[in-house]
Amino acid sequence: MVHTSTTATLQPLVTSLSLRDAISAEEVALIEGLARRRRVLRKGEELVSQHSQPVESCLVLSGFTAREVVLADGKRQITALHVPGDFVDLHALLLKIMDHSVVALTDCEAAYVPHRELLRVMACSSHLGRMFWLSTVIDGAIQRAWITSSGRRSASAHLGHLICELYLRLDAARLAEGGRFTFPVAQSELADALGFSLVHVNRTLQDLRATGFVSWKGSVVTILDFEGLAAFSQFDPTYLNLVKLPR
Amino acid sequence: MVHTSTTATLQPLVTSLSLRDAISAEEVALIEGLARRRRVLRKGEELVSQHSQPVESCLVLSGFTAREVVLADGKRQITALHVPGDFVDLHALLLKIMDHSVVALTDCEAAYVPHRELLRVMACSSHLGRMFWLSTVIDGAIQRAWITSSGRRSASAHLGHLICELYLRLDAARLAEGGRFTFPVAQSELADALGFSLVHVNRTLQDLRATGFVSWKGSVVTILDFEGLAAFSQFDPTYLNLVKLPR
DNA sequence: CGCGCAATTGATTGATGTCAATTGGAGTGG
DNA sequence: CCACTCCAATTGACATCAATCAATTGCGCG
Repeated sequence: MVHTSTTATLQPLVTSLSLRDAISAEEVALIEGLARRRRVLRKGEELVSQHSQPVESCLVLSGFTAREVVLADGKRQITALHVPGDFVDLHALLLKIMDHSVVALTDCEAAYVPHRELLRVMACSSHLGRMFWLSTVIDGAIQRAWITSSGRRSASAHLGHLICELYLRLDAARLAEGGRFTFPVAQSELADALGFSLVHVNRTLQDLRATGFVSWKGSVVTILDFEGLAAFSQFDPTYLNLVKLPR
Repeated sequence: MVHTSTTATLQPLVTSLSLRDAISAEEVALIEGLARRRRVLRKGEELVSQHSQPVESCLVLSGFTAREVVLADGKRQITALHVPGDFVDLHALLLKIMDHSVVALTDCEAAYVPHRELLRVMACSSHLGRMFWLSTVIDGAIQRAWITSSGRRSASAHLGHLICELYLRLDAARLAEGGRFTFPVAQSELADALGFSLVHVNRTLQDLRATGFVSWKGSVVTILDFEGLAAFSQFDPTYLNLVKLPR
Protein backbone atom coordinates (compact mmCIF):
# COMPACT_ATOMS: atom_id res chain seq x y z
CA MET A 1 0.00 0.00 0.00
CA VAL A 2 1.43 3.36 -0.96
CA HIS A 3 0.48 6.44 1.00
CA THR A 4 0.59 9.71 -0.85
CA SER A 5 -0.04 13.23 0.33
CA THR A 6 1.19 16.68 -0.51
CA THR A 7 2.26 17.88 2.92
CA ALA A 8 5.96 17.53 3.56
CA THR A 9 8.53 20.05 4.55
CA LEU A 10 11.74 19.89 2.56
CA GLN A 11 13.70 21.03 5.59
CA PRO A 12 16.10 18.04 5.44
CA LEU A 13 17.19 19.19 1.99
CA VAL A 14 17.70 22.77 3.16
CA THR A 15 19.73 21.49 6.11
CA SER A 16 21.87 19.36 3.83
CA LEU A 17 22.54 22.18 1.37
CA SER A 18 23.19 24.67 4.17
CA LEU A 19 26.09 22.52 5.36
CA ARG A 20 27.95 23.32 2.15
CA ASP A 21 27.03 26.93 1.46
CA ALA A 22 24.78 29.66 2.81
CA ILE A 23 21.21 29.26 1.53
CA SER A 24 19.29 32.54 1.52
CA ALA A 25 15.75 33.02 2.74
CA GLU A 26 14.66 33.50 -0.88
CA GLU A 27 16.26 30.19 -1.81
CA VAL A 28 14.60 28.43 1.10
CA ALA A 29 11.31 29.83 -0.13
CA LEU A 30 12.01 28.58 -3.62
CA ILE A 31 12.75 25.11 -2.24
CA GLU A 32 9.67 25.03 -0.04
CA GLY A 33 7.70 26.24 -3.04
CA LEU A 34 8.59 23.14 -5.03
CA ALA A 35 5.53 21.11 -5.89
CA ARG A 36 5.95 17.53 -4.75
CA ARG A 37 4.20 14.42 -3.59
CA ARG A 38 5.07 12.58 -0.44
CA ARG A 39 5.31 8.82 -0.09
CA VAL A 40 5.75 6.61 2.92
CA LEU A 41 7.65 3.45 2.07
CA ARG A 42 8.14 0.29 3.98
CA LYS A 43 11.40 -1.54 4.34
CA GLY A 44 12.18 -3.36 1.11
CA GLU A 45 10.03 -1.21 -1.17
CA GLU A 46 11.55 0.46 -4.20
CA LEU A 47 11.68 4.25 -4.31
CA VAL A 48 12.92 4.23 -7.89
CA SER A 49 13.16 1.27 -10.26
CA GLN A 50 16.05 0.25 -12.46
CA HIS A 51 15.37 0.92 -16.14
CA SER A 52 12.61 3.39 -15.36
CA GLN A 53 12.62 6.86 -16.86
CA PRO A 54 11.67 9.11 -13.96
CA VAL A 55 9.95 12.43 -14.55
CA GLU A 56 10.47 13.39 -10.94
CA SER A 57 13.38 13.11 -8.56
CA CYS A 58 13.25 11.60 -5.15
CA LEU A 59 14.37 13.15 -1.90
CA VAL A 60 14.68 11.09 1.29
CA LEU A 61 13.06 12.78 4.29
CA SER A 62 13.57 10.01 6.82
CA GLY A 63 14.98 6.49 6.93
CA PHE A 64 17.83 4.72 5.19
CA THR A 65 17.86 3.95 1.49
CA ALA A 66 20.35 2.36 -0.88
CA ARG A 67 21.14 2.26 -4.56
CA GLU A 68 21.42 -1.30 -5.68
CA VAL A 69 22.15 -3.36 -8.73
CA VAL A 70 21.12 -6.99 -9.01
CA LEU A 71 23.20 -9.04 -11.42
CA ALA A 72 21.92 -11.84 -13.60
CA ASP A 73 23.36 -14.47 -11.27
CA GLY A 74 21.41 -12.99 -8.36
CA LYS A 75 24.36 -11.27 -6.73
CA ARG A 76 23.54 -7.86 -5.36
CA GLN A 77 25.71 -4.79 -4.97
CA ILE A 78 24.75 -1.70 -3.06
CA THR A 79 26.58 1.24 -4.65
CA ALA A 80 25.46 3.96 -2.28
CA LEU A 81 23.80 4.43 1.09
CA HIS A 82 21.62 7.47 1.63
CA VAL A 83 20.63 9.40 4.70
CA PRO A 84 17.74 11.83 5.23
CA GLY A 85 18.19 15.01 3.21
CA ASP A 86 19.81 13.22 0.27
CA PHE A 87 18.35 13.79 -3.17
CA VAL A 88 18.79 10.18 -4.20
CA ASP A 89 17.98 10.30 -7.87
CA LEU A 90 18.58 13.87 -8.77
CA HIS A 91 20.90 12.59 -11.50
CA ALA A 92 17.88 11.08 -13.24
CA LEU A 93 17.09 14.63 -14.31
CA LEU A 94 19.96 14.23 -16.77
CA LEU A 95 20.52 10.51 -17.15
CA LYS A 96 16.90 9.91 -18.16
CA ILE A 97 17.19 6.13 -17.69
CA MET A 98 17.96 4.62 -14.29
CA ASP A 99 20.87 2.20 -14.38
CA HIS A 100 20.08 0.97 -10.85
CA SER A 101 17.23 1.05 -8.38
CA VAL A 102 16.83 2.80 -5.06
CA VAL A 103 15.34 0.74 -2.25
CA ALA A 104 14.23 1.40 1.31
CA LEU A 105 16.53 -0.30 3.85
CA THR A 106 14.16 0.79 6.60
CA ASP A 107 10.69 2.29 6.62
CA CYS A 108 11.06 5.76 5.23
CA GLU A 109 9.44 8.88 3.87
CA ALA A 110 10.31 10.49 0.58
CA ALA A 111 9.29 13.53 -1.43
CA TYR A 112 9.06 13.33 -5.22
CA VAL A 113 9.71 16.57 -7.06
CA PRO A 114 8.81 16.83 -10.77
CA HIS A 115 11.79 17.61 -12.99
CA ARG A 116 9.82 20.47 -14.46
CA GLU A 117 9.73 22.04 -10.97
CA LEU A 118 13.46 21.61 -10.53
CA LEU A 119 14.11 23.29 -13.85
CA ARG A 120 11.79 26.12 -12.88
CA VAL A 121 13.61 26.75 -9.60
CA MET A 122 17.03 26.48 -11.23
CA ALA A 123 15.96 29.12 -13.73
CA CYS A 124 15.14 31.42 -10.80
CA SER A 125 18.39 30.75 -8.96
CA SER A 126 21.51 29.59 -10.70
CA HIS A 127 23.07 29.23 -7.28
CA LEU A 128 20.47 26.65 -6.30
CA GLY A 129 21.14 24.93 -9.60
CA ARG A 130 24.80 24.69 -8.67
CA MET A 131 23.89 23.38 -5.22
CA PHE A 132 21.84 20.61 -6.81
CA TRP A 133 24.75 19.85 -9.11
CA LEU A 134 27.01 19.85 -6.06
CA SER A 135 24.92 17.23 -4.36
CA THR A 136 25.35 14.82 -7.28
CA VAL A 137 29.04 15.56 -7.36
CA ILE A 138 29.41 14.75 -3.66
CA ASP A 139 27.70 11.43 -4.34
CA GLY A 140 30.45 10.86 -6.89
CA ALA A 141 33.16 11.69 -4.37
CA ILE A 142 31.66 9.17 -1.95
CA GLN A 143 31.63 6.56 -4.69
CA ARG A 144 35.30 7.16 -5.35
CA ALA A 145 36.00 6.61 -1.68
CA TRP A 146 34.10 3.32 -1.88
CA ILE A 147 36.17 2.25 -4.89
CA THR A 148 39.32 3.01 -2.93
CA SER A 149 38.12 1.08 0.09
CA SER A 150 37.10 -1.85 -2.02
CA GLY A 151 40.34 -1.96 -3.95
CA ARG A 152 43.03 -1.02 -1.50
CA ARG A 153 41.87 -1.22 2.09
CA SER A 154 41.77 -4.28 4.32
CA ALA A 155 38.35 -5.66 5.14
CA SER A 156 38.30 -4.05 8.60
CA ALA A 157 39.55 -0.72 7.30
CA HIS A 158 36.89 -0.85 4.59
CA LEU A 159 34.19 -1.36 7.18
CA GLY A 160 35.78 1.18 9.52
CA HIS A 161 35.88 3.74 6.74
CA LEU A 162 32.20 3.22 6.03
CA ILE A 163 31.37 3.66 9.71
CA CYS A 164 33.32 6.94 9.86
CA GLU A 165 31.56 8.14 6.74
CA LEU A 166 28.09 7.25 7.98
CA TYR A 167 28.78 8.84 11.32
CA LEU A 168 29.80 12.19 9.86
CA ARG A 169 26.91 12.21 7.38
CA LEU A 170 24.39 11.34 10.07
CA ASP A 171 25.92 13.79 12.50
CA ALA A 172 25.56 16.52 9.88
CA ALA A 173 21.90 15.55 9.53
CA ARG A 174 21.61 15.70 13.34
CA LEU A 175 20.94 11.99 13.52
CA ALA A 176 23.99 11.07 15.56
CA GLU A 177 25.00 12.01 19.08
CA GLY A 178 28.20 11.41 20.97
CA GLY A 179 29.65 8.96 18.48
CA ARG A 180 26.46 6.94 18.46
CA PHE A 181 23.89 6.37 15.74
CA THR A 182 21.14 3.95 14.88
CA PHE A 183 21.69 1.88 11.77
CA PRO A 184 18.98 -0.76 11.57
CA VAL A 185 20.46 -2.73 8.70
CA ALA A 186 21.15 -6.46 8.63
CA GLN A 187 24.64 -7.84 8.13
CA SER A 188 23.55 -9.31 4.81
CA GLU A 189 22.83 -5.80 3.54
CA LEU A 190 26.11 -4.54 4.87
CA ALA A 191 27.69 -7.41 2.94
CA ASP A 192 26.11 -6.17 -0.28
CA ALA A 193 27.38 -2.66 0.39
CA LEU A 194 30.92 -3.79 1.17
CA GLY A 195 31.11 -6.49 -1.49
CA PHE A 196 31.76 -9.15 1.18
CA SER A 197 30.07 -12.41 1.97
CA LEU A 198 27.71 -12.41 4.92
CA VAL A 199 30.07 -14.55 6.97
CA HIS A 200 32.96 -12.28 6.23
CA VAL A 201 31.03 -9.22 7.41
CA ASN A 202 30.30 -10.93 10.66
CA ARG A 203 33.96 -11.79 11.24
CA THR A 204 35.19 -8.39 10.13
CA LEU A 205 32.79 -6.77 12.56
CA GLN A 206 34.23 -8.93 15.32
CA ASP A 207 37.76 -7.88 14.34
CA LEU A 208 36.73 -4.25 14.50
CA ARG A 209 35.07 -4.70 17.88
CA ALA A 210 38.28 -6.32 19.11
CA THR A 211 40.24 -3.18 18.25
CA GLY A 212 38.11 -1.29 20.74
CA PHE A 213 37.33 1.50 18.28
CA VAL A 214 33.72 0.51 17.73
CA SER A 215 30.83 -1.14 19.47
CA TRP A 216 27.97 -2.45 17.35
CA LYS A 217 25.04 -3.97 19.22
CA GLY A 218 21.81 -4.68 17.43
CA SER A 219 21.18 -1.58 15.38
CA VAL A 220 23.15 0.81 17.60
CA VAL A 221 26.61 1.70 16.40
CA THR A 222 28.91 3.48 18.84
CA ILE A 223 32.28 4.84 17.84
CA LEU A 224 34.35 4.60 21.00
CA ASP A 225 37.45 6.24 19.52
CA PHE A 226 36.80 8.21 16.36
CA GLU A 227 40.40 9.39 15.97
CA GLY A 228 41.66 5.86 16.35
CA LEU A 229 39.11 4.44 13.93
CA ALA A 230 39.80 7.17 11.38
CA ALA A 231 43.55 6.60 11.55
CA PHE A 232 43.13 2.86 11.31
CA SER A 233 40.80 3.19 8.30
CA GLN A 234 42.81 5.99 6.68
CA PHE A 235 39.68 8.11 6.74
CA ASP A 236 40.02 11.71 5.53
CA PRO A 237 36.67 13.53 5.62
CA THR A 238 37.58 16.07 2.93
CA TYR A 239 35.57 14.23 0.29
CA LEU A 240 32.33 14.66 2.22
CA ASN A 241 32.54 18.41 1.68
CA LEU A 242 31.05 19.20 5.06
CA VAL A 243 32.45 22.70 4.74
CA LYS A 244 30.55 25.91 4.13
CA LEU A 245 32.09 27.61 1.10
CA PRO A 246 30.81 29.94 -1.62
CA ARG A 247 29.89 27.60 -4.49
CA MET B 1 59.05 21.03 -19.06
CA VAL B 2 55.50 22.28 -19.48
CA HIS B 3 54.38 23.58 -22.84
CA THR B 4 51.61 26.13 -22.81
CA SER B 5 49.87 27.86 -25.64
CA THR B 6 46.44 29.24 -26.32
CA THR B 7 45.63 27.42 -29.54
CA ALA B 8 43.52 24.34 -29.04
CA THR B 9 40.21 23.35 -30.51
CA LEU B 10 37.72 21.99 -28.02
CA GLN B 11 36.28 19.70 -30.67
CA PRO B 12 36.75 16.56 -28.52
CA LEU B 13 34.41 18.09 -25.95
CA VAL B 14 31.83 18.98 -28.57
CA THR B 15 32.03 15.43 -29.94
CA SER B 16 31.56 13.97 -26.50
CA LEU B 17 28.56 16.17 -25.67
CA SER B 18 27.01 15.59 -29.09
CA LEU B 19 26.84 11.88 -28.36
CA ARG B 20 24.30 12.56 -25.66
CA ASP B 21 22.23 15.40 -27.08
CA ALA B 22 22.14 17.70 -30.06
CA ILE B 23 24.52 20.64 -29.62
CA SER B 24 23.50 23.67 -31.65
CA ALA B 25 25.84 25.82 -33.75
CA GLU B 26 25.41 28.61 -31.20
CA GLU B 27 26.43 26.26 -28.41
CA VAL B 28 29.46 25.07 -30.36
CA ALA B 29 30.42 28.73 -30.77
CA LEU B 30 30.03 29.30 -27.05
CA ILE B 31 32.28 26.33 -26.33
CA GLU B 32 34.93 27.36 -28.83
CA GLY B 33 34.71 30.85 -27.37
CA LEU B 34 35.84 29.62 -23.97
CA ALA B 35 39.13 31.15 -22.93
CA ARG B 36 41.63 28.46 -22.05
CA ARG B 37 45.24 27.54 -21.89
CA ARG B 38 46.69 24.43 -23.42
CA ARG B 39 49.22 22.15 -21.82
CA VAL B 40 51.18 19.21 -23.16
CA LEU B 41 51.91 16.67 -20.45
CA ARG B 42 54.24 13.77 -20.40
CA LYS B 43 53.42 10.37 -19.02
CA GLY B 44 53.45 10.49 -15.25
CA GLU B 45 52.84 14.22 -14.88
CA GLU B 46 49.95 15.51 -12.80
CA LEU B 47 47.18 17.41 -14.55
CA VAL B 48 45.53 18.29 -11.26
CA SER B 49 46.91 17.77 -7.75
CA GLN B 50 45.19 16.31 -4.75
CA HIS B 51 44.32 18.96 -2.11
CA SER B 52 44.63 21.77 -4.64
CA GLN B 53 41.84 24.30 -5.09
CA PRO B 54 41.56 24.67 -8.85
CA VAL B 55 40.24 27.87 -10.37
CA GLU B 56 40.05 26.22 -13.77
CA SER B 57 38.82 22.85 -14.96
CA CYS B 58 40.77 20.49 -17.11
CA LEU B 59 39.66 18.89 -20.36
CA VAL B 60 41.64 16.05 -21.95
CA LEU B 61 42.22 16.56 -25.68
CA SER B 62 44.41 13.53 -26.32
CA GLY B 63 45.96 10.71 -24.34
CA PHE B 64 44.89 8.65 -21.35
CA THR B 65 44.55 10.06 -17.86
CA ALA B 66 43.46 8.67 -14.52
CA ARG B 67 42.16 9.87 -11.20
CA GLU B 68 44.22 8.41 -8.43
CA VAL B 69 44.48 8.34 -4.70
CA VAL B 70 47.65 7.34 -2.90
CA LEU B 71 47.14 6.03 0.60
CA ALA B 72 49.48 6.57 3.52
CA ASP B 73 50.92 3.07 3.16
CA GLY B 74 51.83 3.76 -0.46
CA LYS B 75 49.01 1.75 -1.99
CA ARG B 76 47.48 3.40 -5.01
CA GLN B 77 43.93 3.26 -6.33
CA ILE B 78 42.84 4.57 -9.67
CA THR B 79 39.18 5.57 -9.37
CA ALA B 80 38.57 6.58 -12.97
CA LEU B 81 40.13 6.32 -16.40
CA HIS B 82 39.58 9.15 -18.84
CA VAL B 83 39.59 9.32 -22.60
CA PRO B 84 39.95 12.34 -24.91
CA GLY B 85 36.96 14.64 -24.68
CA ASP B 86 36.46 14.02 -20.96
CA PHE B 87 36.23 17.03 -18.68
CA VAL B 88 38.27 15.38 -15.94
CA ASP B 89 37.87 17.82 -13.10
CA LEU B 90 34.76 19.67 -13.98
CA HIS B 91 33.47 18.74 -10.53
CA ALA B 92 36.16 20.95 -9.02
CA LEU B 93 33.95 23.84 -10.06
CA LEU B 94 31.73 22.84 -7.12
CA LEU B 95 33.90 20.74 -4.84
CA LYS B 96 36.53 23.48 -4.53
CA ILE B 97 39.10 21.11 -2.98
CA MET B 98 40.43 18.12 -4.93
CA ASP B 99 40.13 14.87 -2.98
CA HIS B 100 42.34 13.06 -5.53
CA SER B 101 44.78 13.89 -8.29
CA VAL B 102 44.57 13.44 -12.04
CA VAL B 103 47.67 12.03 -13.72
CA ALA B 104 48.74 11.39 -17.28
CA LEU B 105 48.97 7.66 -18.05
CA THR B 106 50.45 8.52 -21.45
CA ASP B 107 51.73 11.71 -23.00
CA CYS B 108 48.72 13.91 -23.45
CA GLU B 109 47.30 17.33 -24.24
CA ALA B 110 44.83 19.16 -22.05
CA ALA B 111 42.94 22.44 -22.09
CA TYR B 112 42.37 24.34 -18.87
CA VAL B 113 39.23 26.46 -18.75
CA PRO B 114 38.80 29.05 -15.98
CA HIS B 115 35.73 28.45 -13.82
CA ARG B 116 34.70 32.03 -14.47
CA GLU B 117 34.48 31.18 -18.17
CA LEU B 118 32.37 28.12 -17.48
CA LEU B 119 29.98 30.17 -15.37
CA ARG B 120 29.77 32.76 -18.11
CA VAL B 121 28.86 30.19 -20.75
CA MET B 122 26.38 28.46 -18.47
CA ALA B 123 24.66 31.78 -17.93
CA CYS B 124 24.27 32.09 -21.72
CA SER B 125 22.98 28.58 -22.19
CA SER B 126 21.27 26.66 -19.44
CA HIS B 127 21.28 23.67 -21.77
CA LEU B 128 25.08 23.69 -21.92
CA GLY B 129 25.07 23.98 -18.15
CA ARG B 130 22.99 20.82 -17.97
CA MET B 131 25.31 19.07 -20.43
CA PHE B 132 28.27 19.88 -18.19
CA TRP B 133 26.32 18.58 -15.22
CA LEU B 134 25.50 15.49 -17.27
CA SER B 135 29.14 14.76 -17.88
CA THR B 136 29.88 14.69 -14.14
CA VAL B 137 26.85 12.50 -13.60
CA ILE B 138 28.02 10.00 -16.22
CA ASP B 139 31.34 9.83 -14.41
CA GLY B 140 29.31 8.88 -11.36
CA ALA B 141 27.49 6.15 -13.26
CA ILE B 142 30.82 4.71 -14.38
CA GLN B 143 32.04 4.77 -10.82
CA ARG B 144 28.99 2.80 -9.71
CA ALA B 145 29.77 0.23 -12.37
CA TRP B 146 33.30 -0.03 -11.02
CA ILE B 147 31.98 -0.54 -7.48
CA THR B 148 29.78 -3.33 -8.77
CA SER B 149 32.64 -4.97 -10.64
CA SER B 150 34.90 -4.72 -7.65
CA GLY B 151 32.36 -6.10 -5.24
CA ARG B 152 30.44 -8.72 -7.13
CA ARG B 153 32.19 -9.78 -10.33
CA SER B 154 34.91 -12.37 -10.72
CA ALA B 155 38.37 -11.06 -11.51
CA SER B 156 38.08 -11.90 -15.21
CA ALA B 157 34.58 -10.45 -15.47
CA HIS B 158 35.84 -7.31 -13.73
CA LEU B 159 38.61 -6.93 -16.28
CA GLY B 160 36.29 -7.91 -19.13
CA HIS B 161 33.78 -5.31 -18.03
CA LEU B 162 36.45 -2.63 -18.03
CA ILE B 163 37.54 -3.63 -21.52
CA CYS B 164 33.97 -3.40 -22.82
CA GLU B 165 33.58 -0.01 -21.20
CA LEU B 166 36.84 1.36 -22.59
CA TYR B 167 36.02 0.05 -26.01
CA LEU B 168 32.65 1.78 -26.20
CA ARG B 169 34.01 5.02 -24.79
CA LEU B 170 36.93 5.04 -27.20
CA ASP B 171 34.73 4.01 -30.10
CA ALA B 172 32.45 6.95 -29.32
CA ALA B 173 35.52 9.20 -29.41
CA ARG B 174 36.46 7.61 -32.75
CA LEU B 175 39.56 6.08 -31.20
CA ALA B 176 38.64 2.46 -31.80
CA GLU B 177 38.10 0.51 -34.96
CA GLY B 178 36.78 -2.99 -35.55
CA GLY B 179 36.98 -4.06 -31.92
CA ARG B 180 40.54 -2.81 -31.63
CA PHE B 181 42.05 0.05 -29.66
CA THR B 182 45.41 1.16 -28.36
CA PHE B 183 45.78 1.25 -24.61
CA PRO B 184 49.43 1.92 -23.76
CA VAL B 185 49.15 1.28 -20.04
CA ALA B 186 51.28 -1.09 -17.98
CA GLN B 187 49.80 -4.00 -16.08
CA SER B 188 50.81 -2.35 -12.82
CA GLU B 189 48.54 0.57 -13.65
CA LEU B 190 45.75 -1.74 -14.64
CA ALA B 191 46.27 -3.36 -11.24
CA ASP B 192 45.72 -0.03 -9.51
CA ALA B 193 42.55 0.54 -11.49
CA LEU B 194 41.14 -2.89 -10.79
CA GLY B 195 42.31 -3.12 -7.20
CA PHE B 196 44.34 -6.25 -7.97
CA SER B 197 47.98 -7.10 -7.42
CA LEU B 198 50.22 -6.91 -10.45
CA VAL B 199 50.63 -10.67 -10.59
CA HIS B 200 46.90 -11.18 -10.40
CA VAL B 201 46.30 -8.82 -13.31
CA ASN B 202 48.76 -10.81 -15.38
CA ARG B 203 47.04 -14.09 -14.62
CA THR B 204 43.55 -12.69 -15.06
CA LEU B 205 44.58 -11.37 -18.46
CA GLN B 206 45.74 -14.84 -19.38
CA ASP B 207 42.42 -16.30 -18.25
CA LEU B 208 40.60 -13.80 -20.40
CA ARG B 209 42.79 -14.53 -23.42
CA ALA B 210 42.07 -18.22 -22.90
CA THR B 211 38.34 -17.57 -23.27
CA GLY B 212 39.03 -16.34 -26.79
CA PHE B 213 37.01 -13.15 -26.29
CA VAL B 214 40.00 -10.85 -26.17
CA SER B 215 43.52 -10.53 -27.48
CA TRP B 216 45.89 -8.12 -25.71
CA LYS B 217 49.32 -7.77 -27.20
CA GLY B 218 51.60 -4.98 -26.09
CA SER B 219 49.38 -1.94 -26.05
CA VAL B 220 46.88 -3.19 -28.63
CA VAL B 221 43.65 -4.59 -27.27
CA THR B 222 41.40 -6.48 -29.67
CA ILE B 223 37.96 -7.67 -28.71
CA LEU B 224 37.46 -10.80 -30.78
CA ASP B 225 33.89 -11.41 -29.63
CA PHE B 226 32.20 -8.40 -28.10
CA GLU B 227 28.88 -10.15 -27.52
CA GLY B 228 30.62 -13.03 -25.82
CA LEU B 229 32.76 -10.77 -23.67
CA ALA B 230 29.80 -8.59 -22.73
CA ALA B 231 27.71 -11.61 -21.73
CA PHE B 232 30.59 -13.11 -19.78
CA SER B 233 31.21 -9.82 -17.96
CA GLN B 234 27.52 -9.00 -17.51
CA PHE B 235 28.15 -5.75 -19.31
CA ASP B 236 25.12 -3.55 -20.00
CA PRO B 237 26.11 -0.30 -21.76
CA THR B 238 23.09 1.68 -20.52
CA TYR B 239 25.13 3.46 -17.86
CA LEU B 240 27.46 5.02 -20.44
CA ASN B 241 24.55 7.06 -21.78
CA LEU B 242 25.76 6.83 -25.35
CA VAL B 243 22.30 7.80 -26.49
CA LYS B 244 21.18 11.06 -27.99
CA LEU B 245 18.26 12.36 -25.94
CA PRO B 246 16.86 15.78 -25.09
CA ARG B 247 18.46 16.66 -21.77
C1' DC C 1 75.70 -7.76 -26.82
C1' DG C 2 73.98 -6.23 -22.65
C1' DC C 3 71.03 -3.14 -20.02
C1' DG C 4 66.51 -2.06 -18.12
C1' DC C 5 61.86 -2.44 -17.73
C1' DA C 6 57.65 -5.00 -18.31
C1' DA C 7 55.66 -9.45 -18.55
C1' DT C 8 55.49 -13.95 -16.91
C1' DT C 9 56.03 -17.99 -13.86
C1' DG C 10 56.35 -20.86 -9.59
C1' DA C 11 55.84 -21.56 -4.76
C1' DT C 12 53.80 -20.26 -0.72
C1' DT C 13 50.97 -17.67 2.53
C1' DG C 14 47.04 -15.31 3.77
C1' DA C 15 42.33 -13.68 2.93
C1' DT C 16 37.79 -14.66 1.68
C1' DG C 17 33.85 -17.49 0.01
C1' DT C 18 30.95 -21.43 0.72
C1' DC C 19 28.49 -24.91 3.13
C1' DA C 20 26.45 -26.44 7.10
C1' DA C 21 25.32 -26.19 11.72
C1' DT C 22 24.35 -23.84 16.04
C1' DT C 23 23.09 -20.02 19.00
C1' DG C 24 20.40 -16.01 20.48
C1' DG C 25 16.48 -13.03 20.85
C1' DA C 26 12.02 -11.17 19.68
C1' DG C 27 7.50 -12.23 18.88
C1' DT C 28 3.40 -15.49 19.22
C1' DG C 29 0.05 -18.82 20.62
C1' DG C 30 -1.15 -21.95 24.23
C1' DC D 1 4.91 -17.91 31.80
C1' DC D 2 6.46 -21.39 28.63
C1' DA D 3 7.13 -23.70 24.29
C1' DC D 4 7.57 -22.73 19.60
C1' DT D 5 8.89 -20.35 15.49
C1' DC D 6 11.43 -17.36 12.70
C1' DC D 7 15.10 -14.79 11.45
C1' DA D 8 19.49 -12.76 12.24
C1' DA D 9 23.94 -13.54 14.22
C1' DT D 10 27.57 -16.54 15.00
C1' DT D 11 30.71 -20.47 14.54
C1' DG D 12 33.50 -24.28 12.42
C1' DA D 13 35.49 -26.72 8.64
C1' DC D 14 36.96 -26.52 4.31
C1' DA D 15 37.73 -24.97 -0.54
C1' DT D 16 39.13 -21.08 -3.48
C1' DC D 17 40.82 -16.89 -4.60
C1' DA D 18 44.29 -13.56 -4.54
C1' DA D 19 48.61 -11.34 -2.41
C1' DT D 20 53.31 -11.85 -1.74
C1' DC D 21 57.99 -13.16 -2.56
C1' DA D 22 61.31 -14.50 -5.60
C1' DA D 23 62.93 -15.79 -9.88
C1' DT D 24 63.04 -15.91 -14.85
C1' DT D 25 61.82 -14.61 -19.52
C1' DG D 26 61.05 -11.41 -23.37
C1' DC D 27 61.75 -7.39 -25.74
C1' DG D 28 63.18 -2.68 -27.23
C1' DC D 29 67.01 0.12 -27.40
C1' DG D 30 71.70 2.08 -27.05
